[in-house]
Amino acid sequence: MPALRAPRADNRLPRILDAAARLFGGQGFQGTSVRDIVRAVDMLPGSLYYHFATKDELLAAVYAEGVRRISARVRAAIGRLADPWQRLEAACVAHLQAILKDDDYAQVVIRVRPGDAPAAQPRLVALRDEYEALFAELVAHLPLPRGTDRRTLRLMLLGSLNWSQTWYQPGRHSPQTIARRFVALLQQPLNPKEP
Amino acid sequence: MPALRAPRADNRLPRILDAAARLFGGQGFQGTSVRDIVRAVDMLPGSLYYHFATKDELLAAVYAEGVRRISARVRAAIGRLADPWQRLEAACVAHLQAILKDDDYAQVVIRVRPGDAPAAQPRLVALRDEYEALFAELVAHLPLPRGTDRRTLRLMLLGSLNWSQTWYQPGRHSPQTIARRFVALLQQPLNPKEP
DNA sequence: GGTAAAAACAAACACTCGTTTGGTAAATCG
DNA sequence: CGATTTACCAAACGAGTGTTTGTTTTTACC
Repeated sequence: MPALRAPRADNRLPRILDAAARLFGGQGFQGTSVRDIVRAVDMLPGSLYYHFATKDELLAAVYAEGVRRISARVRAAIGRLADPWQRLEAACVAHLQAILKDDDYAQVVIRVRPGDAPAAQPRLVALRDEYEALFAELVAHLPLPRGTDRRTLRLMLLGSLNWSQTWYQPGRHSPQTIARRFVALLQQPLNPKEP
Repeated sequence: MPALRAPRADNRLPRILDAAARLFGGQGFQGTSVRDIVRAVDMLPGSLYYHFATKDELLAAVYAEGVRRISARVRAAIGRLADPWQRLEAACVAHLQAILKDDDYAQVVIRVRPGDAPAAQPRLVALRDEYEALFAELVAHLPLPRGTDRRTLRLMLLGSLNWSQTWYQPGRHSPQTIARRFVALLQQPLNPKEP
């Protein structure tokens, strides 16, 4: 059993992760080369493999950190709110803020398809499922008409939120506004037959 | 001005497009190499460049055909339906069936990000906008409460539909069922304060 | 302060990528 | 039939890919 020692202070691992998160989030996993990442932190390509065995493992690390961060944000946003709809709305706002502008790591979780890194795919899927369970619980506590399909409700809400990554433009409506409008559309009765 | 002649009967261009659509839709644009495509039609890599100047141009052709096909499907599904909500639902069902199972070309339109092919990006964006205008019109004709944000409604609906590509599994609920449930959730009043 | 571990460098490896070039068989059409 | 154009083959190009190996510098710890 080899002796263990604390990591060094000049460790560039955090910077590697930050650069990878920013690049993966911006250009995708397959659109980002190992050299793109190490160039951003002024390292040589081979040096990355002291920290990670493969590029897929690097993605797994970024992805896991992304889930950790976005989960923390959402939990903090929910805080001690009591009303189920208020809790859901707060969660959606936090989710959208994270994946649209505030957190590069969180962006990766939404942008990168697990299938892009076959070696890490099962882990990435498990991480995403773990995160979405948070929303499943929020939806589970909503007071809804009998027979409402809560699973479909969750998929619809998260789907519309996540897809906003493809059309969102920083100049226009804020993530907060967008999230609130989505939730409002769900609450409002749109059917003219029973207004 | 050079003489023009009809294409030859043994032209393999259609097969190239089919293979590209299937592969781009399944593994993404950056995840598919030119060699992957030509292998599927038993050609040599260089031969593809008789038909297309670049890989990006090939994507543009597939993408355009995808928009053409999915538009045709949706228009056919709407048919002569009169009721605005019925029209919207029929459009959503057709849209989802196309992008989830029935049409490889349509899958590409949803799966591939225009930014993946910088040289073709403006065209791809224009094509997608053109298609989404179809839904904008459907939403415009819905009888809704005053002040309802129709743009947000369209983005929410299309977003949840498109995102289903990431979690859809052929064995479970059909695209038709999923689409109908999404539309139903929008119509139903979920807010307990005014049931 | 000596030493072992940590964290990088330097240089390559084998391979794949999109693409180009020159030549050739075959189908079309007058 | 003959000329022209279509549609491809054959072979390579240069650049970029993820990764490995051996060596060196720097830090943490006793």
